[in-house]
Amino acid sequence: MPDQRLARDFFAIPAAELAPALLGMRLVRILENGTRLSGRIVETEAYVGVKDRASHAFNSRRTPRNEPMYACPGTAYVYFTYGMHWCFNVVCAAIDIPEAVLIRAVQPYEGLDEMRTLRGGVRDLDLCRGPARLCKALAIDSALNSADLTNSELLWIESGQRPTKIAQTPRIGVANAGPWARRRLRFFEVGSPFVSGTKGKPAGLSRRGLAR
DNA sequence: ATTTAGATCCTCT
DNA sequence: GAGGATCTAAATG
Repeated sequence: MPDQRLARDFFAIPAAELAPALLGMRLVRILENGTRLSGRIVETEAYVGVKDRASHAFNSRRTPRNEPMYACPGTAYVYFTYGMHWCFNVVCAAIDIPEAVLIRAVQPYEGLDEMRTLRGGVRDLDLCRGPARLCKALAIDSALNSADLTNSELLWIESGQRPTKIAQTPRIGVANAGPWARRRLRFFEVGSPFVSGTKGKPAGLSRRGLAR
């Protein structure tokens, strides 16, 4: 059954399993004016709970910001960083188990014109190539934090065609996470030019998993 | 081609 | 008061 919204049980698994499982799925966003935007997920990262030093929920730090991570699987966790960027996560595992998958890149599929407007004239390959870029291209911000992806009218995920090949590397931007910095919890579709760090060339298996 | 700096502000200590 | 799950433009080799 193609193009069907993913239900709660799809998300009720550990982040390390959901992250690769989300590759190929379609992220759908309906704007206030009714415009439908979507893209195929090509890059994800798993944040695997209270033991994960790179996670906002490390050491059971429960704060107003990361509260959505403790909500039920299928909840959106949208956070603000670096003074100007939003990033979008899919909460998973179970209620009160703070695991989540960061969506790092999608391949634009529907609503390209609107995305170009939202992103201000970058080349199409760069529209959604990176966690903050895709949030800007899909108009995802704090208004969608805590949204329930299983019944929201504005944001959800549909089934899609799975990648033929998936690669794993350490996560990006978490160098200070000690041993957790080295865990291979980043997943992407091999060969996709829409993966971050590729400069728009096909993502491969060379060192660090980035195309040279 | 690679490196650096600046933007810019919310969150937690 | 410090630093951040980033991105971009500008400077440098």
